[in-house]
Amino acid sequence: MLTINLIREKKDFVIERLKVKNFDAGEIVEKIILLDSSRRELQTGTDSLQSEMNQISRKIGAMMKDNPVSGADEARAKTHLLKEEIRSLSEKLAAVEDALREEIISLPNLPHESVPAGRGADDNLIVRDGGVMMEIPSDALPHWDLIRKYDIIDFELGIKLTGAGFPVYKGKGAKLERALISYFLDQAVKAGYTEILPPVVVNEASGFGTGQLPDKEGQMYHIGADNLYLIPTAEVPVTNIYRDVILNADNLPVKNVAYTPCFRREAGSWGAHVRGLNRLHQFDKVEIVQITHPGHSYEALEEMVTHVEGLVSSLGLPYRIVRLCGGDMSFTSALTYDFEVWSAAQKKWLEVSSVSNFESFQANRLKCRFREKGDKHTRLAHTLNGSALALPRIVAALLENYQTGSGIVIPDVLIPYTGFKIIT
RNA sequence: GGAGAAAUGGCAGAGUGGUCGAUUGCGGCGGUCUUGAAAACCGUUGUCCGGGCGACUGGACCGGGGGUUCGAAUCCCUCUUUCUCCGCCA
Repeated sequence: MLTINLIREKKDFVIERLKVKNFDAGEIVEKIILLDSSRRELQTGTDSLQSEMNQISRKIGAMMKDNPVSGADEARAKTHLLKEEIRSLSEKLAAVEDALREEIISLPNLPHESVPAGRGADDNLIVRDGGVMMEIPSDALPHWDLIRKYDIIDFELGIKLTGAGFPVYKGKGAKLERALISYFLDQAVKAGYTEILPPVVVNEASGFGTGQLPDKEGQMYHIGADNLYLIPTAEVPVTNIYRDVILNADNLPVKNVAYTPCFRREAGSWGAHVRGLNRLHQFDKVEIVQITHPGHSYEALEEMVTHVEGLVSSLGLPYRIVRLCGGDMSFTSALTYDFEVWSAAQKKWLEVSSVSNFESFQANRLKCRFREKGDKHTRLAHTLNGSALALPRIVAALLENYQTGSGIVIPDVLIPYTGFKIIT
């Protein structure tokens, strides 16, 4: 969430920037300004009443000590009215605080100045591309046919066990999946990330910290009996490690990487365009997360983009990097780069990574702060994350792009992990 | 799952109704001493929200929430977590 200071001091700027996300903040911001000043007024009021009350209590205490049968009763009588006033005023204060908070959390993050305006995917900006479009046979198959032909992923079995969107990986398919996970993790560790293996079920506070709750409640699977959520991404547990944490500036940046399965309900988003591995309810993903000094978060973002680019390019997949326009960005992000790989048989670009800087938006919800050495005050850190990478669409692209008459060829970098060079 | 005990500042650990935001030790930071370091000694050391240009000042926080009381770290209720014993178990 945005900080109240920013809204208070630069409200026109806030409103202006949010237009890039096609969000009309005018009314909400005005409401926030009013609630905020009323909040402060109420606080000053309750504080001074409370102060008065504390003084009387202390006086009674002193009287009791000096002379237990003194006129303490008289002083005590005075407190009743005061107590009522405090009660009613602090009830008002609490109500205003709740209302204020509700308004503030409804505001999305401000987009970075480099974010292009726009409504949707068509307005995204292609930053650069790489890799070579490879020649594939004229009778090339889409991946959903390939997985059946080589019997490496079984959707029907998944439907039997769970339901649509929960595929079963088998044989060389399972091994390829595991190879990709290991490869991605190893590359991240080489780049200085610490490997984390977090819980895949989180509580409400964690869901709120990274911004999934309350707005995107429907995206996550909810375990009602225990009020817990299956994670839609490792971002949630890994970033929440730093909830309510004050870091030492010397320890920044924090760089973590985690593999987890990810669970998404994807309610209402099914259709012909999401066949096969294109969209699933459960999928594997390796995620990189950084917590940085506010002055260095955009350097970190570039570093993460470079890391992801290295992965995609080492797999020999044609790719392009896209800077999302305001309308296509997430609620929490200030700047997002998407990575797309070319799916040769489907003849379309598939999103395989999304790398974002959230600046202090998540950190403010998380209360993730840091302190400069010798500095008395804490400041909000910046948080970033990116997929490195999401597996299913990578697998889809690998299968389609590397299909040959004799089988599916495994890219060189993966062979040490798969132990085989071709899927036949 | 059953029975019992506990939850205090970065850590350890006092505090059972009245200047307790909290004794003390360790750790951290600053200083004295030293060529440097260690030791010793001295000082300092939580977070959040207000008010004030500022010196400074008011309020809240002792696992979370609620209650009793003029006054709660201390008493009561409730939730959560941890530990011990029993049961179950990959």
